[in-house]
Amino acid sequence: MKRIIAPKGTKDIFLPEIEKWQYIEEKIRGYFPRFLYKEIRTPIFEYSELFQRGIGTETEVVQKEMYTFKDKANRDLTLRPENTASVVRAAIENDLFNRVYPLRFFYIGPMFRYDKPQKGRFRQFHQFGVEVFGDESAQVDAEVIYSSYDFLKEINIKDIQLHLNSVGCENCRPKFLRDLEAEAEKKKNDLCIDCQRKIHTNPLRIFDCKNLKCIEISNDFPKIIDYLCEECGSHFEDVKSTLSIFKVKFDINSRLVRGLDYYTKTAFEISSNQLGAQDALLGGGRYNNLVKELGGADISGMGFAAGIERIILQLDDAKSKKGKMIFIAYQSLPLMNKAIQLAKSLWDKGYRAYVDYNSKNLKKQLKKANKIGIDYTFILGEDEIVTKSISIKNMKDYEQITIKQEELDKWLKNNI
RNA sequence: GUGAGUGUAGCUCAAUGGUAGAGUGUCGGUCUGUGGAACCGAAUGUUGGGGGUUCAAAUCCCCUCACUCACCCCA
Repeated sequence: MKRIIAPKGTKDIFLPEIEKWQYIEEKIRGYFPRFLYKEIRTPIFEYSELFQRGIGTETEVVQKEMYTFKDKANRDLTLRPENTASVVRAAIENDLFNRVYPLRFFYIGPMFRYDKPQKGRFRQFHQFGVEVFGDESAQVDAEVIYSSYDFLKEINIKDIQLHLNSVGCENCRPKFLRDLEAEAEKKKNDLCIDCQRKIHTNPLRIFDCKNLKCIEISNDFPKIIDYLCEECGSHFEDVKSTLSIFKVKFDINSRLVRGLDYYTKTAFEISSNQLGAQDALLGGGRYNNLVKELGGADISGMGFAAGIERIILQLDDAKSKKGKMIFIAYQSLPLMNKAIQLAKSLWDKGYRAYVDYNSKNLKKQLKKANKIGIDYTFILGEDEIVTKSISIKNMKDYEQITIKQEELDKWLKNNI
């Protein structure tokens, strides 16, 4: 019979790695509420139109990478490729803009993109991120950037760089785009085929190209920084100066362009040089028109999304601070029932205990306990039953003591 | 979507075109009230799948599938 395996680009997460997942999820839930973010959970699929309108029909994500399907009532649905559009939709639909203050949300969950898998890239992957609505200040941009940067340091991620840029707004970007397009058109024949195509569809993304020739040519192209209108320019200056208050180091990268269409003004990315080709740990920026675009009021947005798989690639082994484990061993089969009773009483009190029902002798059980990594083994033998006691063996240092059964609670309290 | 590399035991990997192996893990024993060692023994494979060349294919050729990395794109 043919073996069924997990679909391409998906994976099962279990033993040692799952501890890192639990660790990072705990940290996220512990960290972001500091800034008064509240968790939000949105559906894993949405109407396809949400992403088409939200992310932009010209984007690579929408054109090539979405898991789109029809349900039985012929609804056009898509597995979410990112979470910002959903959060905005949820906020509009539930009128959260008038009900929740401050308008700050964080999320954790799976996203789906039909990409070819490679290091740090999966078809089902996980992101966490934050969204702030209705705050147009440059200071909040800096705070969001700071929190993302500081969070990575909090969980001990090393060798990270913060790249910063401004992509302008509807007032200054068009002029820039026109000049850029004109300039690119002049050099058209020297650009790669992909970039030639982008000239008229999305010229900003020429800056994304990794082709050395294209990089060289586009270095002489107009830079958005030089085109920023007064408002965008001073906003950008304020972001930078506030970042210095937060003592965050950054570099200005005029080539930085976010892949989704909704970004305005501030754009940023944190990358790591310990990763492979997919080196962006997180990215985000300001999106002042998305809420309106999706049918809401004229409310601004600012946020970021981080790739959990990529962070985990860089995470040191999480030290699990779980409770200690107890193995209950019986000397001979007739005593197994006593072991079960003892185990039940431990479980009832919330301790982690294990009985092996399949071992005939004590030796086997100790061997198994050792393999599991047990901390203490309780031994029940004829002697212990007669004297109403329990022998407790410390599996780490070989020490063994015998205590009276009525002393057990006290021992547990002191040692587990 | 494009390209390159790799598929052999649960895991890590050997095997000039000539009997499919080792280490490790698993199970049992030496050892019936005491685990990390040692020694002895056992089980496990359609060599990813299909086709072809050959007296003979894990090995060469073709197709296909999967995984990995890179391009692309992005978190």
